[in-house]
Amino acid sequence: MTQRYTAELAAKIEARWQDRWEAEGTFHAVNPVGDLAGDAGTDDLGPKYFIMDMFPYPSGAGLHVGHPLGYIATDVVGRHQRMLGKNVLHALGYDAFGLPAELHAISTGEHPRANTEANMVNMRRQLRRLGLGHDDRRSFATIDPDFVRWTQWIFLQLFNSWFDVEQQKARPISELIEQLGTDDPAAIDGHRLAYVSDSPVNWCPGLGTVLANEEVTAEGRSERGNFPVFKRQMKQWNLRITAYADRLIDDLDRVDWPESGKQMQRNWIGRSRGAEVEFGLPALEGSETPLQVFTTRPDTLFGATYVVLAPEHELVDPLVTDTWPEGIDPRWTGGAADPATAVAEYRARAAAKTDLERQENREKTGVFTGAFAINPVNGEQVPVFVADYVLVGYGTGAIMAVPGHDARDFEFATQFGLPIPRVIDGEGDLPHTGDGAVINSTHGDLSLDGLTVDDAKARIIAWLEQNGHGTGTTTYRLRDWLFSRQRYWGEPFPIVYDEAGNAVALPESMLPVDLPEVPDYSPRTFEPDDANSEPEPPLGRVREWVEVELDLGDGPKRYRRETNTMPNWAGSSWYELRYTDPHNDQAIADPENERYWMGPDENRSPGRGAGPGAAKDAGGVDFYIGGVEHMVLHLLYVRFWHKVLFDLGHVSSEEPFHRLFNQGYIQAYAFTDARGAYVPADEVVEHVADDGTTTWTHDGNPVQREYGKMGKSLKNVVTPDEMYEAYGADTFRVYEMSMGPLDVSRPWETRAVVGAQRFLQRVWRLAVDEETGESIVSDDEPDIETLRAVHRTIDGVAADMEALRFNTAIAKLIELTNHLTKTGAAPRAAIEPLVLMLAPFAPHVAEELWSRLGHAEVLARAPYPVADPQHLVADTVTCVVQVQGKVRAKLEVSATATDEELTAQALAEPNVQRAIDGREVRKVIVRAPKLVSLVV
RNA sequence: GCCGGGAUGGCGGAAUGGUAGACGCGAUGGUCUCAAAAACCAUUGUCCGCAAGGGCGUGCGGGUUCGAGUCCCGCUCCCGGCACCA
Repeated sequence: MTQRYTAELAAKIEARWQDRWEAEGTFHAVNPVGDLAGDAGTDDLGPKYFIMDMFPYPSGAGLHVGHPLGYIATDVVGRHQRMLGKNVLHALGYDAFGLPAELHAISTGEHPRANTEANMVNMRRQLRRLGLGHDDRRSFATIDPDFVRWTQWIFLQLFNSWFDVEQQKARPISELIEQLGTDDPAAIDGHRLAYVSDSPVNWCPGLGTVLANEEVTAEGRSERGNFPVFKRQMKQWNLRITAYADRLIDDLDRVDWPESGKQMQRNWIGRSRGAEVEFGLPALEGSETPLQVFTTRPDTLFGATYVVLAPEHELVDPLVTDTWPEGIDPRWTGGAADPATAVAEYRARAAAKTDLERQENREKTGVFTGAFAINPVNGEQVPVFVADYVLVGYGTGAIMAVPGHDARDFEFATQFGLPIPRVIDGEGDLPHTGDGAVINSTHGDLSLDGLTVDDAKARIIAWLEQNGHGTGTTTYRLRDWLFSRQRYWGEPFPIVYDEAGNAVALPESMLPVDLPEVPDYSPRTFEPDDANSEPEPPLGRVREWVEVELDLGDGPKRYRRETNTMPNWAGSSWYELRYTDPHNDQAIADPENERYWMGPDENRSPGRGAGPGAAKDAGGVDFYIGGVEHMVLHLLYVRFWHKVLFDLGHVSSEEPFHRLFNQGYIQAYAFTDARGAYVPADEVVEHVADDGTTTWTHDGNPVQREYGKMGKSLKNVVTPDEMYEAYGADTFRVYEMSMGPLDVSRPWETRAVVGAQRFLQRVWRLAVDEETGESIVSDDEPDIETLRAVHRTIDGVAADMEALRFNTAIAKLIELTNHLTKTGAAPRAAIEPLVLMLAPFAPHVAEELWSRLGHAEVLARAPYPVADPQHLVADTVTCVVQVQGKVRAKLEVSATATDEELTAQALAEPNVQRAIDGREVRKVIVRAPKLVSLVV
């Protein structure tokens, strides 16, 4: 049995085909122009298909079996599309800046580049062994100087442009300079898409750097490392992503993404439409700043009985009065002798609270300022409170409180004894936050009574605007992207500061700005909860790098370099473009190459959940697979950069990724002993009792099972290397693809992998003599039943491939294989389509069989089988007979049987007669030829 | 609280409103073998029955329908996102 399909033979076959693919450049994708262009013209390239994985961080820990799931899936899709005749672009680069390498450098002194590159070598080896059909000429790493150069170039585009609100697009800063007639940095710099601001930021002492909002969890900790994060006022670089909030939401209707993912982005951007309403402040008569409140419910303005300012609001100080009014409710004073003391004490207490404490303690607190504001709709005086349930960072930092129709205001009003009028009709107790007819809302010639909530909103906004009391506005939860980090291992900013301290962009000719060698990679280390520590970038210590003399056009001058670095989201925010033209040194990608691979395609289906804007295709990568955890971070950032590049005319596509798919995760069981310590999962023995209950032991001692991630510390890691060794890459691939639907997480089960191997062995045995290795395929015509089985399989598998139902596609291939095994015949007309359909999943063994079947060319571009319709119709089918909806008989009938014939045959069945039991048949429903349903 | 997704054998999972449980794992029995492993074959939702056959069965309670895992209404639980965001 020297030619049995064992792990050893699989390993030989796999190595052989990987070498041949590499030697022949089998997976090279042809570009329209440039160094990767072929001999033929663009028109001859044929239809393209651009598929991508979210690119990996080359971890030192190596891969576990969960990591390749997405890579196998994209490879299956890519190989399938290639067999459908597409010019397939599929490559894999590395997101190589990042914290682990830097931490490793800090602890070992080894340069992060050396460590990262070593990791990449190991990862490339592990992935090559999987047999992925990548165009390796297009691989790159974000740390490559050539890549860094273009990342910095894009930063310069951001720095050198501004957002024109009228046109809703980015424009070159030079046009703003012209428009404003000044190039004074004080007038200009605040408009740039990349700007420095001195504002509250997320300072994480445990990481020694500031973080973007997206990198901070709801619990107020760093997403990476779970360290505490503090709000600190600091000067940092920001990118004006908020300018794109509307387009980032609206264009979700133009991409084919999972609805859940779109919803996550919508939630994060948090657009709410409403109005800013001006409340008069008689105490500040003549002042230029009336009180602006933001509300999403201007329809309830008549129900506003007080207003609340955030403790940090700038009008708090001017508003606070000297004494409490006569007969004041003691609950309003906070126990203080006068408003100024009460407010000062309250603010001090609020400031001492962390965000987390604010969240945990939702008890409504606050104090009265002593001042009143005037409700513009009816001229009524309402008290002004300071309370920390109003946040300074959202809307205007001030609200009108409508306790009748807002749960938070209701709580506060109840606690402080404020009136709670009803202005929206409806069932049940207040607060009533739902829909209804407006009531009690008339004053002068303004009346909202009887209108629905939506109509009232429109009416009142029009009234506010006409009377100069407010405007309809939209606010967003999204904040600008904090873009600087106090780390070493990231892209340096292409920015220097002149003697006046103004930021000056370096010219493109000076890119890339390389990282200098440093004696020590660590930022200053801090206790994780030392909120008062100050960030100190490692680059700041390299004086000879920081202090430079440059000629930037007006003679040599002294400059000081920016010492922060970019976050590691920078490289992944544009890398999709680089795959299309990876070696271009004139542009991020040649426009012609970008347009070919990513440009709008009017023939493309708009996809699931397509909205009204979907009529116009937004372009983008045809298919992108990755984990949901990147939905808010990476996928928001990359869309933003792409839109900026589109506005500035550098790309033809408006969205980076047309179709997105979130693959599930492979999870694993872990086991803990009596002390709670993890024991090696592969040494645990399972016991099933007679009553079906399952227990587990390790070394004879009972252990507890838990379910979750695979990880070294959980002692449940299974590696691809182990699978290659025990089964080969093809078996591993087939197992991963057959475990379940791609978007669902599921537990790894090593003992089940053998099922995939048995399947491949059966296919092998069908085509090859296990003694000699010779083909045993016959050129005889297959029998009709086999022919039908083959074409039914082709038909079903084609549909499954299209819909990414790889698990059911493989099930159908197994069924066909089992059918052929049973008949004992191996006709070429059955085996060849089977091998071709198997190829995307198990490419090496498929190539090997294809070659042993006598084909000299690789099958990577062989045409995918197409079902012959004439073999899809059967002569006879099984007809089900139901009585009262229950199946009582099955008939083998002609596929062309008429309703009458079927009814007659059904009634002739003794079992059907028994079920009818002499009753009258009142109705007969026939769905010829598969169903007869009798109603008695 | 709001939004999105889910719940089917011992396990992973299949099922355009029309045969629930495809396919795989495991389990049981068998073939081969001195024996075992591998491989192959058969059985495998559950209960009653020698069998033929029948009852029950897709988280729970209703409904629509000749017929519901699938559609509708009302719940429970689990996973994910957002959350004092006005």
